[in-house]
Amino acid sequence: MNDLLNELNEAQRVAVESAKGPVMIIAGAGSGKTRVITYRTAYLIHSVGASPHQILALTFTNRAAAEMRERIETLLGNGSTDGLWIGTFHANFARLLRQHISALGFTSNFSIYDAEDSQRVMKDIMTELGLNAQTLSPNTVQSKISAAKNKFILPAEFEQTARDYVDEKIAHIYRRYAERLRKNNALDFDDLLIKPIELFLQRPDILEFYQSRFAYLMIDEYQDTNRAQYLVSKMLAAKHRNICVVGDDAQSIYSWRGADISNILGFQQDYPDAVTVRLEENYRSTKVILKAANSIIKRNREQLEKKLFTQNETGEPITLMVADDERREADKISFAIRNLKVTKGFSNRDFAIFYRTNAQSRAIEDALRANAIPYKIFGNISFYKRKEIKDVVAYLRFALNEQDEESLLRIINVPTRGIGETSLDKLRQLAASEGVSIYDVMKRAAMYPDVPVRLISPLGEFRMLIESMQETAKKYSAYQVVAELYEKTRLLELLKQENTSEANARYDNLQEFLSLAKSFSDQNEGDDSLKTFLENVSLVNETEDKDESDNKVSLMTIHSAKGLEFPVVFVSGLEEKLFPLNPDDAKDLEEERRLFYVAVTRARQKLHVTYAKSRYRFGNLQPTLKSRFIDELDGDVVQTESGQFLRDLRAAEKEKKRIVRDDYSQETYEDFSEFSDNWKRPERKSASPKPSTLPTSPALSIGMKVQHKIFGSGKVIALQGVGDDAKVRVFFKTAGEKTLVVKYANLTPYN
DNA sequence: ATTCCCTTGATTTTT
DNA sequence: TCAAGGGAAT
Repeated sequence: MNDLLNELNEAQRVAVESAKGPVMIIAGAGSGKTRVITYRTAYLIHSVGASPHQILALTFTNRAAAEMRERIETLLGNGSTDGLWIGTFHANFARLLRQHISALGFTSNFSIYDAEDSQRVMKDIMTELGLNAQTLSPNTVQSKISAAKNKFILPAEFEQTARDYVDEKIAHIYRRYAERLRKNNALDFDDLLIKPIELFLQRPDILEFYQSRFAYLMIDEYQDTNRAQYLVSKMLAAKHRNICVVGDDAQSIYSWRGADISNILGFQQDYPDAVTVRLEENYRSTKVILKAANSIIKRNREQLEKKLFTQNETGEPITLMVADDERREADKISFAIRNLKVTKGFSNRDFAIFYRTNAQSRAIEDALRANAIPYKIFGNISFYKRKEIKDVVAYLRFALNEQDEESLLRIINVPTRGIGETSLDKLRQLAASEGVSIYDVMKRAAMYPDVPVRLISPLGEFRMLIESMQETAKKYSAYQVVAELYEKTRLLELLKQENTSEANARYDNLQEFLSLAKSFSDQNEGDDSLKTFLENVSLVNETEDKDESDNKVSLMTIHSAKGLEFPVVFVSGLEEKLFPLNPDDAKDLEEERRLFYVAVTRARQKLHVTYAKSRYRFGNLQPTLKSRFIDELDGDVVQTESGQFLRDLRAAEKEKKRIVRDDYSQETYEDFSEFSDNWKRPERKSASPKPSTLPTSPALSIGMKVQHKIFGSGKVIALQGVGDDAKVRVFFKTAGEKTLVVKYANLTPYN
């Protein structure tokens, strides 16, 4: 162990050796955070004498958990992590709930609903309540309910605090939603975090058990925890107070998902005796890249003090690339990659291209393909979100959990069995009037005279299929169950018959799922049960194997880049309203800035920042504005393609402005003026080429009363943007606040 | 009951 | 631009 400690720097060593009491490790980008966590765990086991099963390590991603487990095993030997609870909040608490959830009126075979499943339930409830999806969008409902759950606000409290019409409706939906999930014996993603809290509140004995057991608590990415996660970790740590949180407030990028940065900012208040360790030496990047990173993050107000430094070499300047449009931008990136491969000997796997929104990947993909550069996309539309896969999963879920009506409804007519909307309504009504579940009615279909005769046989077959799968699940592996399902439903044959490209893709996906089940069953001989398999499917939907062996360029959103590093990085789309996506909101802006910080600090040796002067948006080519983030970069370390430093260009621009004053006729394409000028200029620019778009929208002003086709009457509370892009925020009496695109909203002013 | 076409409407990030 | 949902046709 002493040898291990010698591999650490001073701060890292302090972090590792602070085994007892509350500890906060502020780990700057590239400062060896993972190394510290793994060494600390090894230290706990090896030197402090903790048993692995006394340690609970919570991570944000499965990837991080897997990496840590692997590295601990490397340090301490195979099998050393047996009994160690290391994984995401969701995975660990799902495991805990499987043990104890009967205390909350669920059974241990509960289903886990993803966001899509839960939105289906909400939509269904809205229909039941006669709520128009037009006035109240299911998206809003879902995000509000989820936000409430993340803050551990239960339906009762939500109802009490509901102020306006919309919130009252949502409160109503929330209550029903909770009831429905209970009836279905299902938990959604947020429940995995808040049910443990409810459990602990109701059953102090169970809390006490885990408090005693988990003598050591470690939480990674603490800046991205939400209130529920905060509460549950506080509860668990209350007894031993050996809580170690690791994070970097500068890399907090999930506030939109309920992450609460004050968790990390307030750790000292929660634990006044906490030891704080700052890891500020960066081992990843060049001095140039760190200088750029520091110049970005210093613009943010709310942050813990820290300053990254490195002993690495100075490195290449950052290259700023400007293109006419997104296709040219993608071309330039491709060209740069080809060039670097030839001149500097990089290979494909050394490159990563980041973008703010998934939609941007398209142009880049096209260009890479055209240039014969192999690539892979991370965090793509998840395999498990595909319809055919969700159908199969619904079968498996239902076989395990007959209460799961959501899944039942999904598969009842897959493949088609002639049980359509009308038949289903019949069954539903019957179930309601008899006070039993739909599946109960289906099971005893023949006994109900109201069930149409032609349904009897398909219902019987369905039932036999489910029962047979249940039998198989009891005795054999998950793979066997999936295989049986395929065989009996003839899903694959049916798709093969269709023989369209779409059907073939589905066919492949189903095959892929089968092999997944196979490899799961082969690899988990100890527990290859359907139940465990399904849990994996629900919580570990990372199909992205970061397989080092395939030598490809990586494409991903910046969010999914967190925790990774690449020798050469391209950050694309540095344009106002794209990155930062919503520059008007100060709070969002700080988070976008942190996102940019994350992007920049992924690079080891060479960074490129790119933007396009125009980009297709909403179907038409629109001029763009260079992102303010470019102006915020330290001019000493950024070069244009022609090799000029930004610092010099900015000075020249300033000088020119002083002489020419208001004459913008000589304006060059490359605009390196300071942000304040840059920001004001668009209206001048866009006013002359496209005046026609403005008159089409009625002149709106704040305070004006307007009429909307669907939402009725409302009052304008804010305006933003110009031309086709102009948006208006309106408060409607019945629908609450809405942001509408003026061009499409068709608002009629009235008095 | 299913399929296909057309309209509509919405544009972020995802454990 | 493009995806999804609704409605009409078969």
